[in-house]
Amino acid sequence: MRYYEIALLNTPNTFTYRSKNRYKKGDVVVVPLKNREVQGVVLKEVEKPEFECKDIISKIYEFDEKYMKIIEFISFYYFSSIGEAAGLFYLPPKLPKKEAFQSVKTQIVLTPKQQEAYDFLEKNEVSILFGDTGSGKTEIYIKLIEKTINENKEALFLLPEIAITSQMEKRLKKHFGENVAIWHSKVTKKTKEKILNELAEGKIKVVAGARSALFLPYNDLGLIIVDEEHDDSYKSESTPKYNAKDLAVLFGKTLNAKVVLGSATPLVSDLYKFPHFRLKGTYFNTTKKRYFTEHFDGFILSKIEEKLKQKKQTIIFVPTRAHFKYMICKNCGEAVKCKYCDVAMSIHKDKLALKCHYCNFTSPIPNVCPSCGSEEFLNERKGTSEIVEELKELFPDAVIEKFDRDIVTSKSRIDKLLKRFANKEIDILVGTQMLAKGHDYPDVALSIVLDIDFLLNSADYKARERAFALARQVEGRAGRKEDGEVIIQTLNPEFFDRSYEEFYKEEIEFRKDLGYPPFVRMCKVEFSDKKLEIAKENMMRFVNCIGEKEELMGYGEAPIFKLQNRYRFQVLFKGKNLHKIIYPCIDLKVAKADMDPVSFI
DNA sequence: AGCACGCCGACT
DNA sequence: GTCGGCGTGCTC
Repeated sequence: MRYYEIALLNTPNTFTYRSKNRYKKGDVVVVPLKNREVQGVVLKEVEKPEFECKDIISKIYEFDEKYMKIIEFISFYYFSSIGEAAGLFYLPPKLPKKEAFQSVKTQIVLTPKQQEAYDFLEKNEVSILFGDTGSGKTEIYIKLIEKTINENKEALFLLPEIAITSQMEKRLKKHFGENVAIWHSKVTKKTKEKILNELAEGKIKVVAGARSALFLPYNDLGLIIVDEEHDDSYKSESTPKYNAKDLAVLFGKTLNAKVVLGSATPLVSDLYKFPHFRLKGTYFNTTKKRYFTEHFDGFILSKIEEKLKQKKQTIIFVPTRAHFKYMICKNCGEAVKCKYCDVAMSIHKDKLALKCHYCNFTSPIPNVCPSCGSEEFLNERKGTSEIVEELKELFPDAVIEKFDRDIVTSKSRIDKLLKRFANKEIDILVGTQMLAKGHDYPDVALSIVLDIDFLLNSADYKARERAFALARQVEGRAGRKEDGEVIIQTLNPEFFDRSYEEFYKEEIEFRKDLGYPPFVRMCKVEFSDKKLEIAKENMMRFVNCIGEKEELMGYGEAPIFKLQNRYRFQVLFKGKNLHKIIYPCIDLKVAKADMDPVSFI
């Protein structure tokens, strides 16, 4: 009888099972666990243990050496178990019966500049397509996909979840027909099974999908495109907290696939690390005028009025959803906070409620301050709903709609709203970050960015690049096909009124001086418990083990101290070899590590 | 996933 | 006291 250490998929622990058969590392087997059957990856053969072992039921798949290398990297780099890393991958169905190879031919003819970009991306293993909104990146992607298919390889087109909209699907299907599959979290189980089958059969050659599409069982992946590569939603916020954009580079290297990162505003760190091709201006050679203003004032309103008169459309970006971010007592200055989270609750007038944007706890709007009993409140910072209401009063004849997480709850609702906008049934669209993302937004005459200083001033080393990129992305929505105008509400016009290259030059110096990525890595280690003392003790044990190291930036209460009824403490690191420092001290039962964090709350 | 265990509030 | 709700931890 042989004994094997097996990492159960999606669990932190390994278990020992026995069998008469010989298995090797990477074999995926079915094993009994309590009264059900689960899957696990064989790690190695071990000595007969003290305890009783159950028998391995069957072998269903094997990860080859390349994939095991990737799984081990994910496990090591993101401080997760092999089972959690392997659990990310989708397994193929059993009967792979390959269809005959068919070549494709698209009708696309690249412009000389696009061809130059194509040639550049062709000759580099990993590179960035740094192209302005509307500069014609998609045609280049399609040509790269065409070439990949004709080499009888598969192409993966990654997009942020929110950007997976019908338009990109339509464009890809127009060129590659039934060879295209769309993959994201909202695709039904049945459709997912169908895609897995067709992928195994060799019928599907192009997958356009969200970050999880990276883990599909490709036969021979030849190309990975990461569009909107700057987008934070490539980072998973559940264990393992991987970044699909960074992993795409690893997959490319390990599986011998070309990697293209595309964006109008590439991350400073990526622009530093990888070669890029600059695709400037818009395809239609339009011009864009940029204005700055300190307040949401008459200038903005007169511009909106002007566009309404010309029957042209406006989009307004607001960093806050709901009505106002906070309800603050005029007397004692306390914000009304969520009872489960240390977070001020947001006002939702339509539901006559306060809502916590972190745990969704809802409570009625109080008449008196819960802290001091005073009856007078101040409302802090305007949100999407408040702006919509104010504009409706000012422009009663205009059609004004809201576009944020409260409205956009499903893909069909996004599609419907954007279709109406495209048909010019909506004059003004007011929205949050979502407005800046994706491809499906039609051309508008005026883009307005409100209150961006709120983003710029948030306490996080990425705040500057996020604010700059967001302003540029919202700007990009105007003037793609016709000349457009942009208004940015800020007290820092000089920060925004420059090219991305100028911003990059300053930012990279800033990061170098202060020692931030890409010159170092960062890691956040979190300790949380419903009992404050336990969370704190766990953190202190860890901090004491680390000792005095220059990589240890600080530790203490998390910026949101209480979340979903749990107290949170965190330890922050930056440095060149964080794994070497953290691994000897971390107890993964009580600590959650977040490598290359995008959120510091 | 499902089941046992234990902590804490409501009450025969 | 005890009953039971539910959050937490364990399953080789």
